[in-house]
Amino acid sequence: MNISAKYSPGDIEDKWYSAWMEAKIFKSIPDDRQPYTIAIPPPNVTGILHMGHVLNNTLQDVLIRRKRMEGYNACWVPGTDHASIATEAKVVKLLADQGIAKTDMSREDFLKHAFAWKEKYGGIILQQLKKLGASCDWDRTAFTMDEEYSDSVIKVFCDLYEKGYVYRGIRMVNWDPSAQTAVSDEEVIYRDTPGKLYHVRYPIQGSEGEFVTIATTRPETILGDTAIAIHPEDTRYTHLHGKFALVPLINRLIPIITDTYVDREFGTGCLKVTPAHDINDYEIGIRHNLPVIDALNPNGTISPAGELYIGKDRFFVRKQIAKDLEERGLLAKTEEYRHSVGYSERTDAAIEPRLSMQWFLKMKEISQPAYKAVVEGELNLIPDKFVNTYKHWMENVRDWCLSRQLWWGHRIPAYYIKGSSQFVVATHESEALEKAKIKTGNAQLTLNDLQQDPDVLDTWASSWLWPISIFHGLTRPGNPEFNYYYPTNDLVTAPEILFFWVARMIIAGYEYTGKKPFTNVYLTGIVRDDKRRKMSKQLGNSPDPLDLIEQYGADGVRVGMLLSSPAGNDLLYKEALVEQGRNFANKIWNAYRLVNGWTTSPASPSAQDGVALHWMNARLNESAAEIRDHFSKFRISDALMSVYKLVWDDFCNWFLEMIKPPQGESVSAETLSKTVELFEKCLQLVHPFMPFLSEEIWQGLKTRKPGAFIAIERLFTEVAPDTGLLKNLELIRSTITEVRAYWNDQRSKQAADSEKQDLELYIKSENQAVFQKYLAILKKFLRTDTVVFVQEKPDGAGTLQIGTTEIYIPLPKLDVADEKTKILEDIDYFEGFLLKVNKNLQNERFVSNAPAQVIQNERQKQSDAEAKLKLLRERLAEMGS
RNA sequence: GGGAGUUUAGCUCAGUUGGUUCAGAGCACCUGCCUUACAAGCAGGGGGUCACUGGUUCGAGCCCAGUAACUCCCACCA
Repeated sequence: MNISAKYSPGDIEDKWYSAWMEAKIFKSIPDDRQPYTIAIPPPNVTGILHMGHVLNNTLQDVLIRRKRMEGYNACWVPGTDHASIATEAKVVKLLADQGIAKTDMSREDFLKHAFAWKEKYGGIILQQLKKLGASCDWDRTAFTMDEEYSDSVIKVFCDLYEKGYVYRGIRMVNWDPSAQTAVSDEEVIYRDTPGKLYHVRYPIQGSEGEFVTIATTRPETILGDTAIAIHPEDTRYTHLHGKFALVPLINRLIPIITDTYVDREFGTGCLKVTPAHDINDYEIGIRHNLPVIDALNPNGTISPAGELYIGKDRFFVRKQIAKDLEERGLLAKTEEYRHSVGYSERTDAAIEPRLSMQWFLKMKEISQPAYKAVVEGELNLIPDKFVNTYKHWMENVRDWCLSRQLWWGHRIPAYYIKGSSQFVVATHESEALEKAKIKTGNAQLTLNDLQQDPDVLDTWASSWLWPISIFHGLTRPGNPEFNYYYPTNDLVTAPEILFFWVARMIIAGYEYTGKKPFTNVYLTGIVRDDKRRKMSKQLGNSPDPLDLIEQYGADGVRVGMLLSSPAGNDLLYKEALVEQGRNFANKIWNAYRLVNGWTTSPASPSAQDGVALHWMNARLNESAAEIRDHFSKFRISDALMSVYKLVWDDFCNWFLEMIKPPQGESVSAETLSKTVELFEKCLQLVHPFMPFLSEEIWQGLKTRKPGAFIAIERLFTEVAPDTGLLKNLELIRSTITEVRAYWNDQRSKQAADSEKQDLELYIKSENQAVFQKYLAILKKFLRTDTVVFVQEKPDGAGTLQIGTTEIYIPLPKLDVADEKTKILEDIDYFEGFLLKVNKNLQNERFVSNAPAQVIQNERQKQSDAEAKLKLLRERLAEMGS
């Protein structure tokens, strides 16, 4: 068979992915095996694959494939999130491009467009994940706005309301004037922003010509001022206690109050209080019973309550009011000032603290079990440094603003009774009507008397049910699938959404199932470029994963992403990593070419083959145990590196070289079949990382039964390796390496015209038996026929000392001085070493305190060093002076 | 402002309860090789006062204290 010298992944990947799908090997149905379940962090339905997804989903696929091969009933549930703000923004923009304004549409029409959009463009990302090799059970693909999923979201909202956790109230929220919705604290990004600090003079009532000066960055909020605050112990202003001031321009009379919140050091030490537009002012307002004047409209323009500049934008007014103040002599001065300003994560508009009626979830009580679970280790965060972060957040958890002023999402199931301030919360209209009748005592009420809340729920108020609702745990509690798959096992996600999503899933898990939603949370790092910048569209520093897959193969990309990404650490992406992954694929491919190309003979394996096969088998088992250990600790990069070294170094560079027949000769059929078995086992270890390549080679190594795939092969069970054999071969390998180094070094020192000499070895060693046993390997790797055991050094030979073994190598021109220098250096080193060891052993306290094993080791070191020194000194003496 | 974390080779990181010759790996780099599986390769090599200062200990990369630099999370002082 003619196999290409370069592995070309393109066709192979599509071929096997289709074959897997056709054979339905990713499909999971409950059976008597133990389940292993992962719920995908649902990407935004609007999303397209980026490097973060590649990292995240590769990790999940590695875990799920490994467990599948370990014999678990592996189930990876895919799906998408409706992502209310992001999607609505996209649809609004699309419509705007067509000249249609959202404000001109009915809710129903808008949603029609949105669903049409979702059908057309949504879920592209799921198709892209298939390119990566993701072995999801696609039949289970879920969406957070599926009918049944929506039912569970509404049901939970109603239930939380019944339990008294959900309440409606006027609160200061983060208002996005661009999207015209409240956003959660987590969706606000604070950035250091240059601004100005305006010092504004407020006339004091009843004292002509007297002013109190305050400093503010937001002069437009003057229109909403309802007090001036000073620190009660600030002696500079004692005379103002109990007086009143006038708001500049509009001359509203406001009290001068005292409050310890005021920082005497900042600005003038006087603070204007605008309860409607600043969270701290709002709190002061509550303490002092101040009125609230909301001077801004939802879109960020001045409201009628502001009296002046009505309908003008907040940023325009900021400049204008400064001018007008200055004209009236009320602006004492202006300074440049940098301060932190909140921006909307979605629209990047400056966030406006705004009082509005919103729905909230009380968090303190409901989050207790989730707090305990992580702190007590029932649920693990990996790496565990995130436990502290999590604890800190949970201890300071604030109520969750659940409502969003959007249309795309789950509409809040609250129904207001027209003409009254009453409302009911119910899962359906009909239920709402019944409740309303009871509540009002009016049996004549009809649906027309009810008005549903126009707002929708925060996206996270649906995705927090993800691990439960993908198995219909709320709509069909106790159903067999839910019972079988839930709790899920591992969650792989980014630390950025630890609070947004992970913490809330844990809370919902305990509240609604009494169980944790998953056992382990593996927190990945962020994919950055090699300058540590976050990958972003704006910077243009993010490659398109599909291009990379095209160029390097999905397996290459997967390996590249995992080569250097320990849990919780950022991954610094460089194309070289993916290249390395591709090279590894090519390496394995060529091992396949080699083995596949061998002709066989009926002869039984040579002794050398026997040794090689035994040794490789031992190495394989040793390495498999390491890999298992790495997996158990979620050290996925380390597991990959172990596989990498096992295959590349041990299997290719040592084992295959050991059994490779001389050119033109055949290999024993039995050796070949055992080699294929070893290769298959290596491929089993490779498969989770490189599913396509491993499948292709595995299928090519032998004729397989229809429906047989390495993807569903049972991973071999490792046995205890023959450690004696491993140790002996280690001696042989290091001897080969050292002789090669010595020979290369000496050869380069020989005069150019000196005649070429073949390598000959004369060995004097206590380990002669070991060398004897593996003589054939030694000869083969060193390409020499002459290996002789001696007691005396032959003339004209250089000496290579490895431990107490001396290897004499005849050289045409021996550099005695050089060898002597080397000996002297070694003597120096070992003398120093021995001195240290002896000092330890002579130390009373060391001998009495150190554990027996350590002392034993120290004595061993002592005698080893003494033996080596003795030998070195003898050699020095022989050389004369 | 509050909290957490990091600092080991040019880069990215391992280094498990302090104890072998413990200072490691991969990549990068240097040297020599187109040896018919693979130059996307083979063979070999050079790189580090384990951030700094002190302490505990028979013994410290590892434990403690302090210092410095960096990172992240939370809060959001007008």
